[in-house]
Amino acid sequence: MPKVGMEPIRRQQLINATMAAIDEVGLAETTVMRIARHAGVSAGIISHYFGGKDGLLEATMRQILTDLTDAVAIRRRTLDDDSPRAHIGAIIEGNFDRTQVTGPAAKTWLAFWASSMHKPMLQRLQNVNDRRLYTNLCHQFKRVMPHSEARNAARGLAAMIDGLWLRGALSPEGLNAEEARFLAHTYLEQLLANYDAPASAPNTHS
Amino acid sequence: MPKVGMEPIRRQQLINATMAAIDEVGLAETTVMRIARHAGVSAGIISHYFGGKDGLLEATMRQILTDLTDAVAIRRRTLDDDSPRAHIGAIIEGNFDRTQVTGPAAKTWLAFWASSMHKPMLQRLQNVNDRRLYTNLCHQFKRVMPHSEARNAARGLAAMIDGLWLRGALSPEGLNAEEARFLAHTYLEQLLANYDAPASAPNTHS
Amino acid sequence: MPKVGMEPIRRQQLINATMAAIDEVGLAETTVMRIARHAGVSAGIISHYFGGKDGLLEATMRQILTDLTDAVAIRRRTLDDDSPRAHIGAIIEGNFDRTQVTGPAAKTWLAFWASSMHKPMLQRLQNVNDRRLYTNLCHQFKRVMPHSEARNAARGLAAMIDGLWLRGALSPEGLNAEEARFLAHTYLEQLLANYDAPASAPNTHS
Amino acid sequence: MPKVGMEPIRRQQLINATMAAIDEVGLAETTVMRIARHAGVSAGIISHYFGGKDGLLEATMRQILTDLTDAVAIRRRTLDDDSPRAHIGAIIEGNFDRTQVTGPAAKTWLAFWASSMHKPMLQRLQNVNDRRLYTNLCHQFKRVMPHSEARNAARGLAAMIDGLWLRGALSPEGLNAEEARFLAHTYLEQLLANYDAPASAPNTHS
DNA sequence: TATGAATGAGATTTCATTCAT
DNA sequence: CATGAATGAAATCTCATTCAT
Repeated sequence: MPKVGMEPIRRQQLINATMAAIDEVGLAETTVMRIARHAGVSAGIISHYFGGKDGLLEATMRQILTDLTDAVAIRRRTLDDDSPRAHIGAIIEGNFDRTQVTGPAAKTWLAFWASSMHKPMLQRLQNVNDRRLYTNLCHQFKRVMPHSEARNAARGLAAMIDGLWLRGALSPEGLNAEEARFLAHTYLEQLLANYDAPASAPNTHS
Repeated sequence: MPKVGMEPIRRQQLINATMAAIDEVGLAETTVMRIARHAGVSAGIISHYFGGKDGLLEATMRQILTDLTDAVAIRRRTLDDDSPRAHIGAIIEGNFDRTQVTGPAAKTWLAFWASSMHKPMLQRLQNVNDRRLYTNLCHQFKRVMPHSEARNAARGLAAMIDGLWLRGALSPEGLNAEEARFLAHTYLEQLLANYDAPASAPNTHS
Repeated sequence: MPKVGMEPIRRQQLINATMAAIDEVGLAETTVMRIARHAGVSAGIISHYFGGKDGLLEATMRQILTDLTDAVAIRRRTLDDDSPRAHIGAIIEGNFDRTQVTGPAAKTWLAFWASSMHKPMLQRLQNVNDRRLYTNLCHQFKRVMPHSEARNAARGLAAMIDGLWLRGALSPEGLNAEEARFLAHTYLEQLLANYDAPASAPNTHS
Repeated sequence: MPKVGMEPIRRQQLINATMAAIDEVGLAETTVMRIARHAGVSAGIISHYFGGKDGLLEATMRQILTDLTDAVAIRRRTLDDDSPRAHIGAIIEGNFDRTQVTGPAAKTWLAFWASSMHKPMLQRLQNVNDRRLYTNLCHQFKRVMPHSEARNAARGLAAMIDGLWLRGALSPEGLNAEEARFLAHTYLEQLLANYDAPASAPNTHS
């Protein structure tokens, strides 16, 4: 039972407990005591490490966004080829990564989405992320089609990804990641169809 | 000041006040007192007419869903032709109807989406609606394509509609309905392209 | 048990309860629950009527200061003669008025004195009052002696009054008002001795 | 960094830090952590050296009273003459000594005054001190006037000293020691005037 | 029908203290 | 000797709901 250097351990523990609590009962019913119980610590320590409940929620959202960014980045760094199709495919794969799709992360994310409409700090995090998805997609589409069409393609694919994700989070059975990826990739092929020789078949990850 | 027959008036007044409050500060900060203030009545009356806060929230969500159903139904009843394209187009139009797209309704809806994950009553309402969108789309797609492909088309278009809607609700500038409709109709044309002579141009309803 | 128009009644009730609580256990140990118990109401109502604990404390201090001002004013309004001695005598009497000298008011006042050093709102109230005492005394002394001496006389008498009051509040037996008045009046006579025919005897007002 | 013999150093360090903290934010907001931060040590150590917060507060008050006693004693030991006027003058001087008049000590003292009303331990310290001031003054006055008048003189001068001190501590500009001493000495001359050849002029010290 | 007075449960936060290292 | 991790009690405030008028 080490008594020093606990800070990073406790912070991670509490962030995980926050996701677990939101997954369990929803953001509205997530109290510091419930989070603390999940983490096996006392409630007071949350203020100690995060300055208060809001600090912990913000840290949790930040973690989720970081995980997403990493999931995308890692796939894009290990691509076989540098084609737009490959990059966009990696973005799709990253967005349906296991980390994101797991119950706790998914519900936490949707909860934050709703909450961010009225909390400036969360809204900022949210917007940075939204914008990055759009910008990345747009950049790749512009390599193969006129700019105005690339913008629409990016908007459409971003909407498709978020829509699949949202419907999955809401459906009682949870998100079917396999199916979601298939639909997203199919849509991507349709978007690229007019400008580029299609890949042999929709590539669902590999 | 008649003392009888106030019920329907008060109920509507309070439902509108609820949306206004959620639009203003979000579901989490929406207290019965704030709703009452918006409606210009006292807080106690909410329990009188709706049995409590939850009853009012449920009634409010029901209202939003009813509005959506009506917006779609009205368009489908007045179609020029009975083609799948026309029906699906009407569904798209209905989903981006002004009632849905207006600030209060949009934010209220997203708030309920998140909330419904952990409130069985809201979840039921939510699911009925989701399923109807999917079923309706599926039915129309099946008229022009194999069943398995129709299912995917329906899933894809439903995701697209919800995704556009979600991203619009979250973006600081609000939903650009014109653009959203254009993207949805464009996607619809792509889905139908292989099975059917395309319409002359994406129809944004105007 | 009337259910309307309770506000002024409850406010007074709670202010009195606050003084009682401070008298009983001191400001530091005065919790809203203790105050509420003294008033025979629930704790939540304090926030309802005063916006919170601080609001109630401020209102209580305001009440004490108002009582003091009134006690002085009433005596000055009913003076037999308009001499400086009479006016200053009335100020002394007012400051050792029963309202001020009673246990609860006295301890509450001292508590606020200490507290006011670090609470701007209380400090403002405190200063207004201090300054009024000094200004009033100074004005009267100036009628019979050179201005520079009048200022010193006013400072001295103000200090004497507060000092007697303070030592009385702190002494285990409480303030002996009779003795305090006698000492203050005696000091007043000494201050006036060089400028004015002394009154026949120190007037303790009986 | 010697590990032994730290006790007296740490104790003094913490007592000074306590006064600094009280001066800064008032007794009510003085937490052990703030004191520890002022002293540059960890909070836990306070319990180690003083048994807890109360022990530290008591030690701090004791220190202040000791400082006052010493300030008076030192002056009385170095008097030119043994007259009552000289002794009482020394008492006045001691009471407006720099140690007492400095911001931290002054505010700390007033805070303890208020606090002592409800803390028996502080009250005892407080009373011992009050009584000593009165007894010393009384003893000297009795050398030149009838006992009953000496008692009143002692009460009056004690009140004057405390009153000047109190008003100084509360005034936004702090205590003007020069002026306070002048007023106290002037009052002393008035008290002695009838029994004793006055000193050539009010003596404000040195 | 409608109000506003009032309650009591619950949530967050602060804080002194203890304890293992 | 000293730290900082951790707890648990207590305090304030908010809020949905009830009830007498």
